[in-house]
Amino acid sequence: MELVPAVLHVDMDAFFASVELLDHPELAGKPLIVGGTGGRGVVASCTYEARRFGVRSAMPMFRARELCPNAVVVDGRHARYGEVSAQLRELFVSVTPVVEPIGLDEAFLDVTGARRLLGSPLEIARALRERIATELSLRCSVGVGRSKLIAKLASEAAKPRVTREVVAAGPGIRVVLPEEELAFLHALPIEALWGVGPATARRLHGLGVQSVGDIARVGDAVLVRQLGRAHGAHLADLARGHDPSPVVAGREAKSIGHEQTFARDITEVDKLFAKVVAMSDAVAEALAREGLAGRTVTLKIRFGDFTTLTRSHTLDIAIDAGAAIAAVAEALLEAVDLVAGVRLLGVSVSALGPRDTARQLAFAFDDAEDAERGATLQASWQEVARALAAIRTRFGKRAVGPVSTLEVRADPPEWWGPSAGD
DNA sequence: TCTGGGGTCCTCAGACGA
DNA sequence: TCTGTCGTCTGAGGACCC
Repeated sequence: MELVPAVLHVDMDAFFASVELLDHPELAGKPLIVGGTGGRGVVASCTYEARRFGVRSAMPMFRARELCPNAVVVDGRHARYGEVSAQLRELFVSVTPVVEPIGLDEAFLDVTGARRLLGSPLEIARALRERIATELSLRCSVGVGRSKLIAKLASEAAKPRVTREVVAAGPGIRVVLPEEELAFLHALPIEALWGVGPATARRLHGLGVQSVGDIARVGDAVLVRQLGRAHGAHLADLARGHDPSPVVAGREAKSIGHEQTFARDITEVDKLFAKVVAMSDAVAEALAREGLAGRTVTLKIRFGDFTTLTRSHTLDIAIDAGAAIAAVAEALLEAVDLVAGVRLLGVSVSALGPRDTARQLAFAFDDAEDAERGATLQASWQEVARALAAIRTRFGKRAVGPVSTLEVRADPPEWWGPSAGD
């Protein structure tokens, strides 16, 4: 008999806010909002009591306060959520080794091979939910299906429902059997599909497409024409319930970066260069933690009017030292007209590989006094100098200024990431 | 008081070498 | 030697996700 795959999607309910309630039980029952409390912060997560007032993830904080003036608002504590997330993952791995985390608060589990030992997917989901409640005092919703697509949509259907009047507990677990898949899928709005955001939804609505069933009916050719080859074909597949993507344990990062929105737009060029240096250091630290180095440095700039541009440069060799990253990022910044005022600045490194490939350059910057490494140092600086020359050739001849204004350290981000689906 | 931070993936255009 | 074609790489931007 063919073994039908069994995928669980576990999605924590209001994860960040629930962790705050764990640590501050006196806030239970009150509307609680977690997010950036600065002038330009947004909501990362909120309790269902706050949702009754219309507060949602990713909403500007000032708007959330308008909607729910009595809410308790706290800054996010990413490190703490990371700790709890690690406990969650330990629990997941005790069920199956095939766990694919999505952010801190959700994960796919392939339990196809665990059924003989642990029972049906529904029984596994029940046991898992019970353990999360008793061992971590947290609630979650679990979707069960034969693909990641179906499991993800099923967990959404299992979540609590919030209206102005009442918070209705959801079923907690929703199983979608293979024979129910198409009816379940086709009744959903197009926005429920992974890959349909505001821009795609606008286009599809323009074609009169409202539901996933409409997508299935409209035909591949129309979708490809409207959305491009890859995206159109992918959506057509999803609408037919076809999602072959496997649950992948241990995905590797493709890029590592830092970005920061400033409390006010910055027009002083010196300050921006200092920020770039500080962010490059922060990226270097993150690379070091992961044992990685990268060849491509990307600078991201968002101006006061919210227009955003990126500039990148790819080196011949991988780098991981803060000074090397900063040198490239500064050269990219040199080439941008900054008079409009900068709202956000970001530095990231991609084309990643093991850190060993970058040791020479790291020595060059970190250990310059070591005479034995002199030749290496020379070659490494020559490499960076070549990169800077290439950037100047493309973007302009203004020299990269000395890094003499380093009084600005990388401010820690106010918080990371909304728990958007919670 | 408009709109965070950390990512992934895709498309498209231009450069470049075979 | 010149020209056209094709594949690949790079850079930029857009859309999307949590």
